Amino acid sequence: MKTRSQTAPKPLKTVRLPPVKPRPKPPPPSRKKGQPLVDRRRPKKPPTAFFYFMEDFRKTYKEENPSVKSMQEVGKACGEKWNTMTFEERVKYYDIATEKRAEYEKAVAEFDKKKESGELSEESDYD
DNA sequence: CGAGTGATTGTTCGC
DNA sequence: GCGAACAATCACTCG
Repeated sequence: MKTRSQTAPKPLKTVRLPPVKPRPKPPPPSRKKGQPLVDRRRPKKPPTAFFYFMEDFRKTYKEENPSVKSMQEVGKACGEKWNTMTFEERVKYYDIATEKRAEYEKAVAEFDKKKESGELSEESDYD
C-alpha cells in the first residue's frame, strides 16, 4: 500500500478537444448504410469514468432489478452508488477513461489530418 | 415509423 | 472561474 494518494483523481491534462458545441449537421443515426457514423464526423467524446462504471452497473442492476425498465432509475442508482464508492474503486474507472481519452486525442489528430488531406472534405453525401 | 425524452456524472470549450 | 453542452443507455411517448 504505498501512499494512498487519495488526492483528487485529476491527472488529466488539457487535451485539445474539437468544438462539439457548434454542430454543423448531426448525422442521422438512421444511416445504417455504409460504415459507422463514427468515421463520418469527428470522433465523439469518449465516455467518462462514470459511464464506464454505469456500463458495468447496468448489467448488475438489470439482473437484480429485472423489473426496471427505463434507465432513469438506473441512472439514479448509479449516481448514488458512485458517490458511495471509494476512491480506489473509482480510480479504476478513471484510469480507463483517461486511457480512452488518450486514444480519442489520437483519433482527433488523425481525423484532423484527414480533413486537411481532403478525404473528409465534407459530408458530400451520405449516399 | 421516427426521433426525442429523461436521469446520472464527467469532461471539455468559450468567454 | 462559470456556464453550457454532450457522452451512453433504453422504455416510453408524441406526431
